[in-house]
Amino acid sequence: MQKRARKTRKKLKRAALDVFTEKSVDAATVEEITEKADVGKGTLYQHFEDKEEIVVTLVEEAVKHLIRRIRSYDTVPETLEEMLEHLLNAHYRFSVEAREEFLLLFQGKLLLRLESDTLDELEEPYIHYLEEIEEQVSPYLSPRIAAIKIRRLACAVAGFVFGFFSFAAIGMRPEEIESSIQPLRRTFVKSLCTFLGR
Amino acid sequence: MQKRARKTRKKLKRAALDVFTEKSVDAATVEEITEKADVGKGTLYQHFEDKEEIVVTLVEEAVKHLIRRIRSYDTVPETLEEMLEHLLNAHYRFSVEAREEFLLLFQGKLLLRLESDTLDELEEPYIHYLEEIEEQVSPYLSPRIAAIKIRRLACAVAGFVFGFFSFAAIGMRPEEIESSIQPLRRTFVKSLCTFLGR
DNA sequence: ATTTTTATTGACTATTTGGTCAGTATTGAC
DNA sequence: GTCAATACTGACCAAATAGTCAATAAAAAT
Repeated sequence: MQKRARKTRKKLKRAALDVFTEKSVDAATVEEITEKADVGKGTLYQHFEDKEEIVVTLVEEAVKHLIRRIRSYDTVPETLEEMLEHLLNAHYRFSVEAREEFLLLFQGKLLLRLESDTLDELEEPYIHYLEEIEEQVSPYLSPRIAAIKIRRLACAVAGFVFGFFSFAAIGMRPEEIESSIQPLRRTFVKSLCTFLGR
Repeated sequence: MQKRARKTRKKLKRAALDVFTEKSVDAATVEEITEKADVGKGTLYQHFEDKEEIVVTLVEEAVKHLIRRIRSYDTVPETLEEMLEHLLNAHYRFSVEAREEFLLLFQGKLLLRLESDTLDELEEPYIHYLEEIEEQVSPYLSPRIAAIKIRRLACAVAGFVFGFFSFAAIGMRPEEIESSIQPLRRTFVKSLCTFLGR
């Protein structure tokens, strides 16, 4: 009985994610979503307060998924270099295996809005993401490193990953990327370490 | 007499650029623009066919400005490395000195849309940008390098620049960036060369 | 089988927003 | 100062879109 409802909610989220990434969150309409989900328009409003809520829900879930990947290692990183490589790998796999969620998170100006001091609902999940990176990396750094510098590192990591992978995704097939990306990632990691002052 | 009109047009473009980058192109409304420009709503339609035209105009101009920077060197690059560093520098300065135009060009999914085969008006200027990078870089490469590989290089360059600089811009002041970015850029350039197979 | 509860629907309304145009203001020429 | 040309205006209209709700269908409980 709730099963049907859960299935419908899932269909709605899937459709919304598709529409949001195909066009953009701002350009997407409710009817596009419900049509793609193959349900009536009113159904969306039974599952979500308004259009904003479905966006927030999807963004929160995507961040949760990305964080889960960041937290699970094949082998525990022992050095900062290894940690950073793990971070980049986690992001890369996320961008390949959960392409739509990746695009949802990093498309548009979500990140840029951090500049403003007022953080509304939509931006909060992204703060979690930044903090997660901070938390993961800080143990590997010598003590007394400025908090703001860690934050900047997080920005650089996320920025590089977003930029490179999203553009790479335009022209490259996942298989092709895997090999060519290796030297890029290595050197990027090295320069990040330099940036951190060691 | 035309002076007033020119001034108004300028005010409109300036206001539109601000609104487009503050929110997003999709989310921006005509009235927000005209209000910010401190003119009547109808005035916008005297200067531009419709909302789309002011977007295209701004994007075209931004690409023109970026290309001008790409084309002007302090010293002519002699090696591929130097050329790539110049490219990155040009983008960096553009992102600092023409922040709004930079954001307009690279915000949202403009770049991702390249995946689709149909290129509408909006995407055309961006193609110019990609071709410009291709044109600048190809002389430094040994002949017979696959055209698609150059294209992918362009994507990687633009992606890295976008990602890194946009995130860096969140937390760093322009002055601070200048020094810390140096090693990152160097190593990125090196790995790009590796990527190109030499 | 009947009743109750839950879920879905899509025609409907309300609101927002793109775009128009008759009227007004400004400018420059004489 | 008067007139013509140009630029601007904002109330207005039309289209698109968000959001509602009484009617309907499906599922669960009896």
